[in-house]
Amino acid sequence: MRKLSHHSFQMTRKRTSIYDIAQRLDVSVSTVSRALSDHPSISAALKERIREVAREMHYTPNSVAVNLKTGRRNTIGVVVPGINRSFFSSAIEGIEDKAYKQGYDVLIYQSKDSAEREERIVHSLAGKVDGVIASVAADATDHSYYNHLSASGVPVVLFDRTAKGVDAGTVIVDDCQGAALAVEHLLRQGMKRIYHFAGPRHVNVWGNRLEGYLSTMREAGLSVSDEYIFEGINTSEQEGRRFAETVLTAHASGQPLPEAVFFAGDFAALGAMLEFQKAGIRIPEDIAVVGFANEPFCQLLPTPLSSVDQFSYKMGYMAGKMMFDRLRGEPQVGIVIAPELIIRKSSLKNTK
Amino acid sequence: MRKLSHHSFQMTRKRTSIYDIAQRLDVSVSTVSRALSDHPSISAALKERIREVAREMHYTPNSVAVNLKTGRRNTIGVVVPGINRSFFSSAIEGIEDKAYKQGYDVLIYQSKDSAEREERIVHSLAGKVDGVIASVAADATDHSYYNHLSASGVPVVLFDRTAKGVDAGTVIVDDCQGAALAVEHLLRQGMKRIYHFAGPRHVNVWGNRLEGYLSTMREAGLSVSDEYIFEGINTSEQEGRRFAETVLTAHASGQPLPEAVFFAGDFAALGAMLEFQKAGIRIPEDIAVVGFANEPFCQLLPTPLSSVDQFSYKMGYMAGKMMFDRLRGEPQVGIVIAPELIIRKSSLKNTK
DNA sequence: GTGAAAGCGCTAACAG
DNA sequence: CTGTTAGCGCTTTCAC
Repeated sequence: MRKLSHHSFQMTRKRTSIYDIAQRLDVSVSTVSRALSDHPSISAALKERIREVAREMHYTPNSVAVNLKTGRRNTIGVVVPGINRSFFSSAIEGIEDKAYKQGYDVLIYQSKDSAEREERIVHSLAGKVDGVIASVAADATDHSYYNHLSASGVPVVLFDRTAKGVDAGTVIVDDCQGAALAVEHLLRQGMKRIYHFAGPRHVNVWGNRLEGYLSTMREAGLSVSDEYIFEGINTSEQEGRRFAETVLTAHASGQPLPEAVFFAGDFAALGAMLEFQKAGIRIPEDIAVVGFANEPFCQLLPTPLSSVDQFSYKMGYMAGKMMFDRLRGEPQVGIVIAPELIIRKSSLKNTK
Repeated sequence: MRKLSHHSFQMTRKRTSIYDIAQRLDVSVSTVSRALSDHPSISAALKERIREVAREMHYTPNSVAVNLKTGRRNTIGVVVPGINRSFFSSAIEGIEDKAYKQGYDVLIYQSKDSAEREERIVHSLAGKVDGVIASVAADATDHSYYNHLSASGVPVVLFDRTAKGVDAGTVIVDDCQGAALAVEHLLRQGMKRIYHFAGPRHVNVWGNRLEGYLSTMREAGLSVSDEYIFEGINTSEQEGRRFAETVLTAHASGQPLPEAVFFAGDFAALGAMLEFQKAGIRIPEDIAVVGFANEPFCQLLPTPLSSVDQFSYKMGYMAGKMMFDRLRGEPQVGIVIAPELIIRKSSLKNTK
């Protein structure tokens, strides 16, 4: 019934090609091709005529054929753990903005933080993109499959989460300095018992934040005992809650509470704050808190969360820029963006 | 300097093709092609041998050639106003999940709410995707350029923001019912003077929410005077603030405050709440507030914001599903998802 | 200025 | 079971 009425749409007539146009105007395909790409050797009149007919026949170039012929894909692939995280979606926005300006398309993939899935994706990408921009999956240390790409001439740019032993350009924020900014800010207020919620340290970003935390504490002449550091399996809200529980349990058996906690991620900070507050602990009066990433929600919380801004959009945009540099054969090696500490109520102990 | 040391990488050796493999093993290309695609007519031993050599030579299929040959692109295009908005990034996540399962790639574009840019994108998409999933730009009413696609056999699925006169499947939430849920909830608490912050009514989602608001008020026997309705140019935080200012100004000149406001978007609700609170107005005691979309931040606010959940991930996933149905020639016409009102403190007037 | 023809890498008849 | 071959739609020498 319905099917019949839709018949005309089902019956996909073949798309018009330059052959159809050539035939209609009784010229050769090369002439059409040249006219359409504004080649100088075609008379203005003919060009106009051809363009007109092309429009009339609803011609759209078959870019796949163009790609096959020219070897260029005009496409870059983007691989991130997940699209639906403010940090990544904002970086992707930057990448797409840059790519659009250059007339490139953007293919998107989610690794879901699984190296296995990431490898499959990367492998499949080899044939269809000119370059790949990625932030690696957190569940593994070996990401050498990215080298298949660079080895076969597909440039790779890694942003934020990079990987050792991969031939790629990198765009990162100075995580170590970001951590230092956060810890110094806490130290400046006279706090000494500063804990750190870390992510898996084999991932550069979390390893470096830990590093920055440790060296800043060391420089301040403070010793960091084991219980100061908690390594979450990730930096989710849930892990933040688990951290808070650990701290509360220790406190119940006599250990003093931290004066402050520097979290390697905002979501972990959020989870912990909620858990602490549930236990009657006040932020920042009892425990000051600083997060990392400056997610949009930070400023909306009942106790606005201090955080280290990573300039995610800029990172994406720069990664795109670096990609096009590489495509042009000008390999920029690495860009490091300076982080910025945004101070809010959660870390200001001596203010009412 | 550096350039020289990178020389070996620059000098992209040609990728290996099935010809190379065929030559090496002294068989024909078709045999290789068949072996690689697991055709039944090749002996298991040969298949194994061919696969081995393929791996050894780092062969990756040139999908562009496959595409050109088969006419399938195995790619769907996605056009949204902006990636970096929780609603859209979450929907895209759903689309990508579905596409990945089907072995399809996803191309992403941002219209930035500009119909002009959207048209350019849609036009360029014709040659490179099997189907297009989109949420249309808000700045125009005519989106007929999408018909170029469906007319040339590229199915279109519109989600959330649809367009009249476009031959496409649609996945939407019942906005009218969502509005009704919100308003009924307010009415049930005895409020009568309920305002509505609307988006541009020419866009289906905002038009329908307005519709739902009006009919629910009407059914309750309440009249809606002009000042009850405010039509923002969009539903941003900034427009929300502008709304609040308008209300406050009117109040200063003697008009009573609304008892409640139903916002067609969470960001607008947020902006207004902040502005109201700045003016010393309490939420929900003085004015109850309900938003729309149930953005993640709603539950994190100092006064958690009641909102109508749109199930963005599910919308994306369903849109993907509908796309593959259409690609299979089974045109689902439309899916309507039932919204759900999430009640939080911002709309509970009679609770302390 | 314009046309003929050779592929880009792969698939799928059509022959053996 | 395996090989030969004709394109998919386009760009681009090389001729005229």
